[in-house]
Amino acid sequence: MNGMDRLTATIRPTAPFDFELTAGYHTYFQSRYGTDSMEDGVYRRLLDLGDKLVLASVRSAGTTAEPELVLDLQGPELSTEDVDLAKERVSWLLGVDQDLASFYELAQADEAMAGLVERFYGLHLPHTATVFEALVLAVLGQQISTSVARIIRTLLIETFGPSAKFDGETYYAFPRPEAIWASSPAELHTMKLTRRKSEYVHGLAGSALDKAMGLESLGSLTDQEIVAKLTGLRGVGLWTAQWVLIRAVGRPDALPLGDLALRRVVSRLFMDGADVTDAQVEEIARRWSPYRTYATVYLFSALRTGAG
DNA sequence: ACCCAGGCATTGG
DNA sequence: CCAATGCATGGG
Repeated sequence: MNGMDRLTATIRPTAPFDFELTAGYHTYFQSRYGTDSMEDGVYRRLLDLGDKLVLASVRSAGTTAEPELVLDLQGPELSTEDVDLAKERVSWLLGVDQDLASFYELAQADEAMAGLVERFYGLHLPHTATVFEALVLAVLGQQISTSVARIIRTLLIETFGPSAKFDGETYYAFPRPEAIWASSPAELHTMKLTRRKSEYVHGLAGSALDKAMGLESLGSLTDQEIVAKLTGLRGVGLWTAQWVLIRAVGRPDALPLGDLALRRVVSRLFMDGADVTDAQVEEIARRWSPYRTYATVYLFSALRTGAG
């Protein structure tokens, strides 16, 4: 325990903010989702600050209307810069700065969406730590059931992810591209990925390491430019690119067309259970623009809690 | 034993 | 240019 620090900081989200819902959505309303956990009202994630690994434990000290989060940090020799960086990272992970007011106003025009807003009031959109993370998670999830994806994801994280031990428990951060690039498609294939996905994931690690690609600095680009750049990568189609816009870039008006689960929930809530095409989903989603991201988050939330 | 799952690139018409 | 096909693997 040499030089191990333990510090506390406060985060004030933009109201309304429901901590349980937002962290729960992040972990698919399970106690663990890859690198993230939500147990007994505490959200935990190991932060990879580059030169050190810091365990962030977050709990609510406020209400949905007057939200306040207590961030507990554990790590080696934490400077004030480390604390500021950790606060910034956790704020991004939980999407605390989002203002939902305009989306909520828009949702009132739509009975089903208004119902979801009421039910999931204060749910913010959580983000991944990096674009690379969102890309890899999306590719892993392509075409297979969430339960299979979950097993593969855990395997990948526990094989390649940096880890640290706190209070006798081992925590993992998401694998750095370096670690996956140093592996090989052949090795990845032994980890239950298809041969093709093994190549995709390995290639994505290479792209993430390519500074000229600028994968982690998409902020100045338009949605269209980002989609064009991402779909240029092998293994990344429109669905994955939209997924990244939502999960990693935090763009408010993305729509993951092609998503089977999205089709299912739209069918159930808007088409009386009749089969819907992507074109119909796009047509229905028009009413939620420019907040289609939030609309899909609330739809998926219904699905993940069994309400869809 | 079957069939499907929060897609994608590749191939063949 | 559009339709069909293979992919790994756990659950239903």
